[in-house]
Amino acid sequence: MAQPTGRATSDGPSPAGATDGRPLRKDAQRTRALVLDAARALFAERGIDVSFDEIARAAGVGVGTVYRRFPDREALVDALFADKIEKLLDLVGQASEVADPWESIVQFVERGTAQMCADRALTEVVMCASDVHEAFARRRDDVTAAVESVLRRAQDAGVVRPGVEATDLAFLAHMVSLAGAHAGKETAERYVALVLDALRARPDVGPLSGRPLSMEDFQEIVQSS
Amino acid sequence: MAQPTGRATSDGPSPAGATDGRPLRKDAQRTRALVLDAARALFAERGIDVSFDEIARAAGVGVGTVYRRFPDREALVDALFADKIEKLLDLVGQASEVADPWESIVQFVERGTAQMCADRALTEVVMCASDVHEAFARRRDDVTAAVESVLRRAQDAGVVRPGVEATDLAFLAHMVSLAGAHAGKETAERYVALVLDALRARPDVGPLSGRPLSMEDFQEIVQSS
Amino acid sequence: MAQPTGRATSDGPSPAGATDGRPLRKDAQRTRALVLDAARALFAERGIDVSFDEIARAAGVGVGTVYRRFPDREALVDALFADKIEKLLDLVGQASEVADPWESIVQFVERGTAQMCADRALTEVVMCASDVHEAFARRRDDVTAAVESVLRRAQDAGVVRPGVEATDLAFLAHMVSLAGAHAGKETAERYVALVLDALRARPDVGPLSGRPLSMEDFQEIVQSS
Amino acid sequence: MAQPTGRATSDGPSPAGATDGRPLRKDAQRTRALVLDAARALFAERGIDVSFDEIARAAGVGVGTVYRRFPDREALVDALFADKIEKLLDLVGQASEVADPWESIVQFVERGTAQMCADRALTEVVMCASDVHEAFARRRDDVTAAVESVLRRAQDAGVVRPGVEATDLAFLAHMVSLAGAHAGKETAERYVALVLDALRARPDVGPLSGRPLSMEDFQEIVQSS
DNA sequence: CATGAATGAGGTTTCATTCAT
DNA sequence: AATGAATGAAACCTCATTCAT
Repeated sequence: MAQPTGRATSDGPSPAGATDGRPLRKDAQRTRALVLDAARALFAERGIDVSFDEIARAAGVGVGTVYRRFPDREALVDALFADKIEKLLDLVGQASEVADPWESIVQFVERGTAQMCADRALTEVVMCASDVHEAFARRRDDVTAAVESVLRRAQDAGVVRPGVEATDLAFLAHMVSLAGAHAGKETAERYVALVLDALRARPDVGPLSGRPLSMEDFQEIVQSS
Repeated sequence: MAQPTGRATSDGPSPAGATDGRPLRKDAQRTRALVLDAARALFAERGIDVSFDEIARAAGVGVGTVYRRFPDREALVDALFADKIEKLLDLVGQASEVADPWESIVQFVERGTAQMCADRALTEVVMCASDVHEAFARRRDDVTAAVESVLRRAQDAGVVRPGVEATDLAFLAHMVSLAGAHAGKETAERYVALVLDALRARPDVGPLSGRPLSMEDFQEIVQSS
Repeated sequence: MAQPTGRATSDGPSPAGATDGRPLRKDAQRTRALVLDAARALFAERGIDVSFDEIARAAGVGVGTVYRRFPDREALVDALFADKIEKLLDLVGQASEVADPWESIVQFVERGTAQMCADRALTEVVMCASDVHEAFARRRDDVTAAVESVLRRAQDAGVVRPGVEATDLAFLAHMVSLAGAHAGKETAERYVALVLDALRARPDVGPLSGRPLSMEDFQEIVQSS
Repeated sequence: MAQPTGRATSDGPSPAGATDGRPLRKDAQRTRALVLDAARALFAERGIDVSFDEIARAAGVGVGTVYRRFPDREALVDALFADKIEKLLDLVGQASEVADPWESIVQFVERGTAQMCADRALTEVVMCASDVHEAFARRRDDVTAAVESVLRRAQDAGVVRPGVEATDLAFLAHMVSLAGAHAGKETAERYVALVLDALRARPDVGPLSGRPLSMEDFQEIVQSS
């Protein structure tokens, strides 16, 4: 990851979290970072239903300030998402640079789930951003595109079971993360192995049939956790 | 299932929902059914966090009435659960009577997920009843036992990938249900196929490794949806 | 006491608790007694704010039944009062039969407070009956009259501090009971002694001055506990 | 007393009711005063069991506001209590400065009861503050200490009946206040006279016997009104 | 801008009371 | 007569949200 953890916060795509063109004032940026960090910590610890008051308290600012930056919970989640999606992008980027097409899938699933397991809120947050900010939407589309390209490469190489789509990959990774977030790394690994086996092309199984998940359905599922 | 959906309510094990020996009065039974139906519908539609007020409104009764029958959310969920677990038991029972060991797994996964997909709350509810009522706990253990026996039989016959445990089956079924509940039957079928493939013994894959889910972890996962 | 404790209940003035002329049916009498006993016990144990539902449960009858007999809390308290006032009457009667006028005051205060200390609810209940039932009111007036006669006799004999009135006696007794109910018999005795000293005529103190309590004020005080 | 009743509110020890260092904002101070005044009035009129909703309504603010300032009833009572205990302290202080030991008792009883009679809630509140705030507890202990010293001085001078303890004084004053609160000043004076007579040492009466009230019992009694 | 005070709707729960069975 | 089911008002409390300071 390019972004060192420990910095106040990572301001991914739009460097200072501004909605319009101008970047935020320095102190405002700081405040924004404080709120994001507090929210991230609380979400990770207690799930997504933390009151704004509490976030404000944890961040050491007034509620009003939180509202000024994030008009509603969704906006806050979106902002957090900005973070996460950068990480994922990084990850997919790295995965796609792996020479071996199958290995590249393996890396994506392994690292993606590892990351999601580590932060319980991440599992709740990734892929859930509403499309309010085009910047975010674009980023998400980048991820999707990257996943799709990784997948296509693998399929062209004939190492992935035919019919597998990007949403399949995403959904299976999500489910593994769910298990891993509750039961720990070793269990995640159990299901990573299972999932990879299931995705791998085999001479004796035909293409995956049935209606694949739409991206929207997938987002719904993730949102409902 | 014997119980046609659409009837006012299904009175599974204790026909009139009475806690003590006596059955409820006729009118009380009707009210109870109204509440259960309303709760079922709302839970199915919006998850388990519906307010009692709203349930009462939907059922066309006063809040107090809901509280009279179901002192807390758990009691209500349990009551709904009574229904569901009977259905599941039925199902597992039928599955275990199938002669072919693999077919018996197939049936369990197919029918179990089909049922869960039909009702979004079912996915939230099955396996989550607190152990307050031993009756329920016993039933749940019955289901677990049945699943385990189906699984063991299949494993003895060598048709299931070695190392697979009951919680794996349960978790994968849950996962499929989640997808199916959001995206519909055909998507569920897609993942049923995938899951069955993943569970089936193959000459070229070794035993499933890594730490399996404990029953408790599984219940936690289901509870968090 | 004429009424042996342990009997279902004592039906003082109007032998069967009937509002109109006719006595209650046998079973109705039994029910009434059950309710009264339950109420008495619960009031004694937890104060006067017990729900009717709970009284009904303790009595082993339906709430409706309680309401049939006692339209509201006051009626119930009144009925209990019937009991108590009989006991008090007994007591004052016995006290007034004592030959020595001062001794007769002593007995009244000692026994009256002893009785009130024993039952925490009694302290809450005695003297609080609304005047709905003339029968009760009459009985209460009987007690008052008896107290007054005991007092007058003592005053005529010059053994009581001049100016002392019946409400003074009542109020001081109530006060002692309050202490005794919380701190036990021995503390009650401490204040009985103090009060008797304060009431006794002495050569060196003049008549009690200031406005005496009206009976109504006294009842208010007792009601507010 | 320095604090004229009738002012918006009296800010006893901590001038602006702030919990931490900083004083409350101006508008918040005003609101707090409104709530306190409303609470004081309602408590005085109807006892301590007034609903927060009603207090809010009377104060002309939202319920949430009341809760913001006073998280629970105790906090509210404590805040009122802060006021009262200061007044009492004042009073005891003044009483203890009186040269004549007996006169000093007289003053304490007379003024203490006078104050309590004026406000029905005061009778419920004084001495009942939980020990959550050491500040209050300390103040209460100050009062107790002062009473004890006044009493000891009187006893050393031989003007008080031997065996009388601080709790006796407190309890008797409380009872007088109860009477006075209901029946008015003149009746209070009647009982003040009686009580003082009872407490005064006399050649012809021995020491007060029996178990004295413990401070805890006394507090219980006061709490139960 | 930042603050945190104020608001009130909405959730939970209990109970007095009525009324169909 | 007895029952207990049903009701809804009312208390309690929390929070999302707005707005004066």
